[in-house]
Amino acid sequence: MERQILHIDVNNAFLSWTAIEMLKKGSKIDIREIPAIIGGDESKRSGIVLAKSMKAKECGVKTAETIYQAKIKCPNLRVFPSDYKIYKKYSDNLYNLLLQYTDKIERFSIDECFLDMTEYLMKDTLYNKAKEISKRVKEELGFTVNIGVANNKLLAKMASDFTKPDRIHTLYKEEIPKKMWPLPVSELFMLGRKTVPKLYNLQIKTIGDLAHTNKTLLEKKFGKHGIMMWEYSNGIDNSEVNYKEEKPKGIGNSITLPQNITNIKKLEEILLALTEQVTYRLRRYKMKATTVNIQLRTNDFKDKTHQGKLPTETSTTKEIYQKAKELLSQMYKEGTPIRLIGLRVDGLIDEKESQLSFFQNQENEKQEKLDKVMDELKNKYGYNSITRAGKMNVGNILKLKD
DNA sequence: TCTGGGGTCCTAGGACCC
DNA sequence: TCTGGGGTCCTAGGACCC
Repeated sequence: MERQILHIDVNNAFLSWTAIEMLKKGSKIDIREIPAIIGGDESKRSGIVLAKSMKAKECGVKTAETIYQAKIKCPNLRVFPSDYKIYKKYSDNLYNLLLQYTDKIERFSIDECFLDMTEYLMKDTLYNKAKEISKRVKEELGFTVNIGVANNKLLAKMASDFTKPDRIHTLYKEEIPKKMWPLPVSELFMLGRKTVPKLYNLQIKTIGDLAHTNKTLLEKKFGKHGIMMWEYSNGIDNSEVNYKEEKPKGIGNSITLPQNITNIKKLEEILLALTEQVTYRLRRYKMKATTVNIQLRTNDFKDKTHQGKLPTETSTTKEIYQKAKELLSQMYKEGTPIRLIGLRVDGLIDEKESQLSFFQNQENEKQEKLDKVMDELKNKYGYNSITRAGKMNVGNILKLKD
């Protein structure tokens, strides 16, 4: 039986949600109606565009470009900071509304969902359901969405991207040649800035060109990725709507430093703050890590990563920080200007599945208890109330100017 | 480029074992 | 041993997504 899939995509999510929040607080202007963006902080060297209003888009402002460039295109551009907490709240509101239609919802990102409506609907009523959802979101939550209607996830996602905002598009199999094939190949999901120029060199310019290219040739040139792009261009995608809550496979934090850092002692202080944050999240998931990974970005935007296995799986700040420091000292040459430092833990396993609990030594147990006490204080009084890194917690690093 | 931060997945090459 | 080939595990780097 053919599946019935919806893809819901919030229009200019960060900007719309910020606009609603501002209006609620008594703002006289709706930033959706003026040239505006949600952006990082240029003074902290993170000045990029995260979301833009339609008016800003009309000026040629693009997501992920620098605020500096956006302002050149659009001199009266207003810039507003992002607030993840607000976005999470609106994302949850949307999710809860959608739950009234099906519980087979995959939260693909903070502002995108896939819905598997197969058991509930026949094709001819799916479009009407999309209309109802769109109307209710607008009336009850105050923002607009694009909805893609199709028989698999890839086509639903492509459809929701067609024309914006506040639109519903279908993309059924018979509509592929007319609606999808004329589009530039760069519009296809999973084709990014590195692959598109290579396809152009092969005279593949539209999604239709790609669909009519020999699959074996693409496999030879691009491996697995080649097969995938051929299938996508032909509208083939058998992946399921993954509606079960998934545990993360890795957890990381990284930070672009307000100024370059050139000595290992300073880097270690920041590494401790990052470790506290990462392991706090790890413990909240009730998971342990087997691998630690350090990322350094130099002045010239070259990234280096270094990873290593932990002696045993763990979630303690101390053990992970120890490993992190060890990796850092192996990869860092004193004096090299560092722009960004990041820490990730990988190879995560459930606490429950950890084989360690029976054989744990006393030192381990002591560390786990210490972390637990700290976590409880953070839960109660806020994350920044207590950190071993002292003033060097990640929130404050951004404020530090020395 | 005045160029974020959070992820996932894939690939190539080296080490090691049989 | 001036040495083959396959499997598995690990690491570094890269591509892509929002």
